[in-house]
Amino acid sequence: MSDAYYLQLTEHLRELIRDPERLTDGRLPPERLLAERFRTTRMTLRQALAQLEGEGRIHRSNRRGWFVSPERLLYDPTRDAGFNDYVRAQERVPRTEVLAVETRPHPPAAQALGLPASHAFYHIRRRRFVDDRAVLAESLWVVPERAPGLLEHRFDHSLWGLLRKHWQIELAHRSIRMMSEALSRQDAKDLGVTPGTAGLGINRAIFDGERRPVEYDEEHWLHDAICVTVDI
Amino acid sequence: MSDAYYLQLTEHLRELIRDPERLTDGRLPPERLLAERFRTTRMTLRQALAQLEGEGRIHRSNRRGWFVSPERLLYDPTRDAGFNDYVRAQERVPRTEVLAVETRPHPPAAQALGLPASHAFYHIRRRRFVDDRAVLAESLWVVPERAPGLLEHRFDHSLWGLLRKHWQIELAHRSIRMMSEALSRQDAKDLGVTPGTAGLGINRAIFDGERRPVEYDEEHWLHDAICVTVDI
DNA sequence: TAGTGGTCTAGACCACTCT
DNA sequence: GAGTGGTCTAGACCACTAC
Repeated sequence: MSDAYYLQLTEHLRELIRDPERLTDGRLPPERLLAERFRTTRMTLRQALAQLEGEGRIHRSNRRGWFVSPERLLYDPTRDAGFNDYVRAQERVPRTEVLAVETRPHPPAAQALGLPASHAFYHIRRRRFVDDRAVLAESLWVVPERAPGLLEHRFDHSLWGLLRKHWQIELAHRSIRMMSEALSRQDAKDLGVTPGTAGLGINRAIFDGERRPVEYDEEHWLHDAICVTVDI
Repeated sequence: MSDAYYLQLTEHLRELIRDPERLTDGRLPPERLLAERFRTTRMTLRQALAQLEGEGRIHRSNRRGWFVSPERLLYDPTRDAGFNDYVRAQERVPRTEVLAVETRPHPPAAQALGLPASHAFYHIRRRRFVDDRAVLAESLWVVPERAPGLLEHRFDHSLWGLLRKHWQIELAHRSIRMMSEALSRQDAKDLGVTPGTAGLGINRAIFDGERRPVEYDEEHWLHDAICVTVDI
């Protein structure tokens, strides 16, 4: 193996992060220290870190340091289990923060739902945590005609639960899209990561039993935080 | 905006790649030339390129250069439409190369299908192209008992079509997983990209109407090549 | 204020592709 | 052989976090 040195470094680092005991709170030593230990420069060391980051083994929190990534959360976007439920079912601790609630038009949502671009929506933006790590920034746009008065509720639990309970809406048809992406400035900021961090975007357009548009949502996940599952 | 310079560069580059006329064959000018034009160093310029690569706007082919990425292919892994069919339906040109055909055990496939780790499979490895760009490296492991003699066929078309036609197998139950990843050395080599390039991994375990295991496959896509869709 | 990652410079040589 | 990206050096200063 006449490998690039940074690829050899990834092997050393892989060993380092294998034993959680050798790290405090899953935190890696500072870049400068690692670079010195492996007799290289920070730039080269950072290539190795970036490689492991791409593999989903480590991640960084803004300017705080590098951390070992926990196991991926399993997530099935075709089911309407609430976030809190499926996170707890995997013995992890969920938490939700509501960042904004407002009423206004949003052309992408309108297009996905087959409504005129000027149509107004209830817009809810949330940040969601697993074991105290912010892993998901999401925005939901609900058709106000389907759920009048929605904004008077609280949104730290399942939105679909609310719709079912108070407006007897059954979510019949779903059109889902998923793609890799780079997190936007705003999403990165909300999740406390560097802008441009790799993400996985999931969006859904949802209709009721009579094919009427109900809701459109966009989820932006840290790329190493989930494994999407679908069973047919 | 007191942005980092490399983020300003991405804006200039975005403009550059907006008009296909300004580029020959969708190819960007060499890094050294761009660095000079924007009065910066190659390292900084490469940060900007990496950012756009993460967004899926450009990609690189080994040591040949940077290219504007074409539109993403829409792909629904829950359907059993063949690759050739859905690529053509999107007015693109599909092509398949068979890289290897053999019989041997593969513990991950065995585990996914609920078989003993030593169970042997027909293994087929292929590389698939869209418009002459290699975008997918895939491996399939078929349970030999379900399709005896399979390896005497050709594999440049739909495997599922073969199974249906010659062995009357209906693919009833599918368990699908998707996650972002870094392409392995082998996958990167087969796709002609730098090892560690961002990818999207999709794997499926497939069972027949009587819940008997039929096939397991792993797909490794270039991350910017697809948008996964699911309709329920 | 100290410590961390984030950005940036100005080069160098290597490995591979294309012709 | 020329041209391209891939890797690497040895520094520097900036911006944000945590204390």
